[in-house]
Amino acid sequence: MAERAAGSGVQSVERAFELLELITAAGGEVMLSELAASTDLPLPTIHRLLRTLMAKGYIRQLANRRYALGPGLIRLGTAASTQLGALAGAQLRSLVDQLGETANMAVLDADMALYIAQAPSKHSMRMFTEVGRRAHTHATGVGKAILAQLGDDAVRAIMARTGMPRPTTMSIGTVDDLLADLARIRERGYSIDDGEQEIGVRCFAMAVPDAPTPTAISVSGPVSRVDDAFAERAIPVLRAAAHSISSDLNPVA
Amino acid sequence: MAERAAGSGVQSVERAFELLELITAAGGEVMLSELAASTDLPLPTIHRLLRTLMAKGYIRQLANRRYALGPGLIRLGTAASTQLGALAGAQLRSLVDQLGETANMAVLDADMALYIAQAPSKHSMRMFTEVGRRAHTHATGVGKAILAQLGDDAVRAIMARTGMPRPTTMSIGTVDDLLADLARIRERGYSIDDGEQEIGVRCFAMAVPDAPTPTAISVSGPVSRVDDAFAERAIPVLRAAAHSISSDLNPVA
DNA sequence: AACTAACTTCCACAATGCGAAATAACGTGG
DNA sequence: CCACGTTATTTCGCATTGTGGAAGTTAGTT
Repeated sequence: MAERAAGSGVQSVERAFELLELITAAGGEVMLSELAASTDLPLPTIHRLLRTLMAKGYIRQLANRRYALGPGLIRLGTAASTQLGALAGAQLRSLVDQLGETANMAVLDADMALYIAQAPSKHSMRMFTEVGRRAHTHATGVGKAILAQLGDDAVRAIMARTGMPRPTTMSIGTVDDLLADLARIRERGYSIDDGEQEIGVRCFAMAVPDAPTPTAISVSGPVSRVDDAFAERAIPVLRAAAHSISSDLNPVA
Repeated sequence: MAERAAGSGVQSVERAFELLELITAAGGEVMLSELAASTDLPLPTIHRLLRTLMAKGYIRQLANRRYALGPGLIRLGTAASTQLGALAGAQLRSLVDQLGETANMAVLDADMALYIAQAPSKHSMRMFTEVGRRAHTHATGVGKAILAQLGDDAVRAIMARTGMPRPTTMSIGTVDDLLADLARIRERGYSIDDGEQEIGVRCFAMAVPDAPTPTAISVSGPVSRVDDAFAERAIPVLRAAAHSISSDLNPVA
């Protein structure tokens, strides 16, 4: 095999995670020989790695001999999600302090926007999105900010897989309309959800630059408060928060 | 080192996951030397494994040189959660078909009950718990069924970490009351949430035997429908579903 | 029952991962 | 600002671990 550079990784660990990613990409369930075809690794090598993952519950073998992701990954995943949420918590609370409306952070996960952190506003009537909830990307501010970081082909593929349900009459319903909106978002530097997820609620969202996974933050509230004047105040503050989170995610200068 | 048995795992992969679990257990953030103390592995070995995990985003290094879980684990975790949810889906739908009330499945995750699957009933008024939502274990049927699988010391430790908020006046508020209820649950073989999470809602839940992580399923609805007669019908059906899911999770005879 | 496909185990071999030693970087107190 | 202790990172010789071809086993299909 190619000589491995000093300072590079541990091959077996890389291979193990490659298998986990392949199983995830395949919908969570595969045959060993499918993994062999995807990786060019020999069957005994794959088997040994899977056996290691099975022993600790990261992989399960189904009755039909196929391999599936195991529950051991759930706690790692939610711990990671909590960690990232905690990292952003201070920035989101600062957004709420400055703008007075609820702030959220979401990541792209399995083609959906996964909310991983929230700082609620003090208003009695406020947006409440549960951490852990997943929403369609095309119908949310954070979702569109996330999609705007991807290429059109990737966006088309995601829409093909998830469909484009319309929570409200304001929701975008076609891929072409979505791509046009994403172009505007890229030009403007932020996304707007104008009653697309919920009538009467407006949301401004922005991508977190250089996040290890597509990530966005947002502020949202009723249109009576989240108006154009609010937008003028919010955009610079949102941008600063996004960059601050980006710096926290990427501490190397 | 001890000679490794034939058919055992890949040491490097085991070590890598051990480190991930230790970081998770430590709250998601550690120093390299803390990992060394916990594992007795030499620093260069730990460093090489962490470097491998960092390269693919499963680990991040913070500005303070500590190591944290990375976003790469989130998609593995949610994919695993979805997989398990899909596995139970058929059984939960069968429960709904037979009993007419909403069925849920949850796993213990970071001291909370994480809902990973649901089959809603056809009633207009029905329980709706979002998949991905986490609830306190002491105040839900699935949570108490999960806790009943643990020892009293483990339960005390969890309650110490999470606290015991009382969503309703019916909620259990002390560890002693909880332990007493858990003893009854173990004896009876199922748990009951009688308005503890939400007034007017009753829930029957049962542990899934031999699940790789503490897991429980439940049926729930308004007390007007979920009465004692319902319980008599529900308990055997719930038990059968729990065992069926257990068999699906553990295909080896 | 026979055949085929897929999975699992064995084992000789050498490449990878190991870990002691050395070096580098960071934080703190004077 | 500097010295020092602590923590992290890199190097490299070595041998243990992981590799993968061959063979054996199991499950599904005809």
